[in-house]
Amino acid sequence: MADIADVARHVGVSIATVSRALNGKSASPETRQRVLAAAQELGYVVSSSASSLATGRTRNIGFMVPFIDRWFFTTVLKGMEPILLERGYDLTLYDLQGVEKQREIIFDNSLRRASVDGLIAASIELAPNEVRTLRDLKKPVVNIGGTIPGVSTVDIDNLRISQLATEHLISLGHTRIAHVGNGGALGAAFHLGDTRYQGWKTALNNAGIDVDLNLFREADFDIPSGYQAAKSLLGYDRPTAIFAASDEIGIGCILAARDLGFHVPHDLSVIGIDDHHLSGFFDLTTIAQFPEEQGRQAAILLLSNIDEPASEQLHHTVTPSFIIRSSTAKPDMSITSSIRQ
Amino acid sequence: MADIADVARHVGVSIATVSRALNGKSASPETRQRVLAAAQELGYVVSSSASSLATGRTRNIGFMVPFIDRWFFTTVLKGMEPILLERGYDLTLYDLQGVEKQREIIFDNSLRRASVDGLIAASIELAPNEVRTLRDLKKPVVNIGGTIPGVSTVDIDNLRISQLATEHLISLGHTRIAHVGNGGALGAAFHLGDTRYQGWKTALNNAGIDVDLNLFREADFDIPSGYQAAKSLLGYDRPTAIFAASDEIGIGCILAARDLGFHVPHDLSVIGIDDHHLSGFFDLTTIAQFPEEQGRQAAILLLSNIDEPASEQLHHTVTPSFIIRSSTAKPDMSITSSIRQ
DNA sequence: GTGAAAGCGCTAACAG
DNA sequence: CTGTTAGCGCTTTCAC
Repeated sequence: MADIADVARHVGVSIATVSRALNGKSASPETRQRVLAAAQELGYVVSSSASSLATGRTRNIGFMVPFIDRWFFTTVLKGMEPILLERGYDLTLYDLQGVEKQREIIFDNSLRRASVDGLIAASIELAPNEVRTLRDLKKPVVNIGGTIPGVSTVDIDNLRISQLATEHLISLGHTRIAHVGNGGALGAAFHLGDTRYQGWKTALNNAGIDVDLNLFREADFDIPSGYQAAKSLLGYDRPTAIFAASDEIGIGCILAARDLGFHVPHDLSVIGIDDHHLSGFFDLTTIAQFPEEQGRQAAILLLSNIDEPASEQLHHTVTPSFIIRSSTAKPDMSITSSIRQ
Repeated sequence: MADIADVARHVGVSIATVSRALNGKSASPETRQRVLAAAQELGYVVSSSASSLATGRTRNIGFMVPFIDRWFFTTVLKGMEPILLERGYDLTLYDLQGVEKQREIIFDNSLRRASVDGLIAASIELAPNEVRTLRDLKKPVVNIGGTIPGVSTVDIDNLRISQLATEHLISLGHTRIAHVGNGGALGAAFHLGDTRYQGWKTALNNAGIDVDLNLFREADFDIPSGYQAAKSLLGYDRPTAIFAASDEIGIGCILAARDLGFHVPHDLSVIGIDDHHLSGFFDLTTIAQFPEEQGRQAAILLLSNIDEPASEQLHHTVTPSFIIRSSTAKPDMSITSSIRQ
């Protein structure tokens, strides 16, 4: 591999000049041209370790997730990528896969050995000592999906969107509105499941509808779990609508309804949260939370924090939006009344 | 941050001794103890860039995929992780997202600037000049999913498993066997779609069944696409069985059959390839291709190639296995005969 | 605008 | 087993 000295020799200048020319520092236009040409010709590319050692910057950021094999996280990732790429940053992935022990290893090694310039953590509740470690190392962090003291954040207003989802059902005339969710590792992070559950209760209360806890079923944030929960929900005295804590749960509910011979939305309305890539296919009404945009914002925030260490933490809230499809409709009065009597 | 000199000072030895003790080179047991203790106490962790600059090793490997947001690739990734983690390697992700231009950027920059010690590419047909670049850089490469001249490979025998899948249907007594697949970017990589299509034809030929091209429908490797294809397939003179090129396509077929009022497997058998995480939920018979195992093998192969540059290319074939669920059964003779007449 | 020189923090001979 | 001494390839003062 050609190194910087080769380029310098080729052009007939010092290596310092080559370095400056390549990094856009002071250099005459003519010198810069010749350096660039020589670099191109010799196939020179800066050595990342040498450059990192000299500057303290790696041009590499870390992305930490509880599971990479979930729609939300890969979608966040997709949002981050273009902006990292454009700025010349690589991405190293810290996938915990639910193994908490790995977190410790990652903090004690990868992060500390200065292999990244900053960290984006999604759905991970960093411990105070972890936050401290990062601050001591002067590594900016941005967190996606929940609030951590002393850490910049990108998130959505989960309480609000859960209320909105429930209110949508109420406004259609539903009163027997079930909720499925609040389970699993994803539901536990930052009390996401709890918050959406609270949103459901609050919306019902605000509308003067009694909260019937028989209309709540716990489910992990995936299709099979939503399916099981809905199966158990749709027996006698069934609800006319379900607010699912996620689209995957919602899809599970739709499939369960079909299997039981119910027609969506005629016999049952279902609304989810996410705008998962399969939601259009299943015609699921939902509240989109734009994980790609969340990733984009997180990356922008992180990079600006790297360029100029922020004095204070920033908070960016992504605005969700309603996507009305055909899984929600007015309740079928004949059924409702037959149940009521 | 404490550096190696701090540790040396603390213990009262030279920095060379500290380096050796920490890297498991010659050092008296006692010295090693004291060094370890001091490092622990001072919170010392080696600087990756300094270490890389001195050794030429980054302890970082690259993983290149066409799309990270697909089951196959995240599952391969999951298989790689434990073995990388255990060996102290980080993973930097090169997600092409279908943008071919990014490949060039990645090769010209990330790879060349020596930020990884090796590369695992999945479903990516590396060009000859890319292979050459990598060889010149002495960066081992292992490829998953297809053969590239001069590159170690982990794959499965796609022709064989497609035949097996089709033969399963034949052995149940089906003769009107459709195939859905051979489309999209995933199908194009290494002619994957073509190969599975050929397997279908070959199996039919071997069984003396005429290949009816009206029973083939093109579909991308996803659920909606499989659904559309099956919808168009299941009209008049429909097949009694479908060999889907992937489980996602197969799931789409099952959903289409349901929507059309057909019962699986009574009216229609469906078999896929993958053992996708939703296949159990949909009771889809399939041939598992164990992407996790493919990832594991690829990581093992790559790391051993890094430790001792291999003289020759290696090839590891993962053995798939049948997973019989309830989406396949003997054809319903009454229907078959009514069609025949 | 450019060159000389001093590191960045670590590893790897080479002696002893 | 341990210390001394060169670098690894680049960036960045500091003079000129």
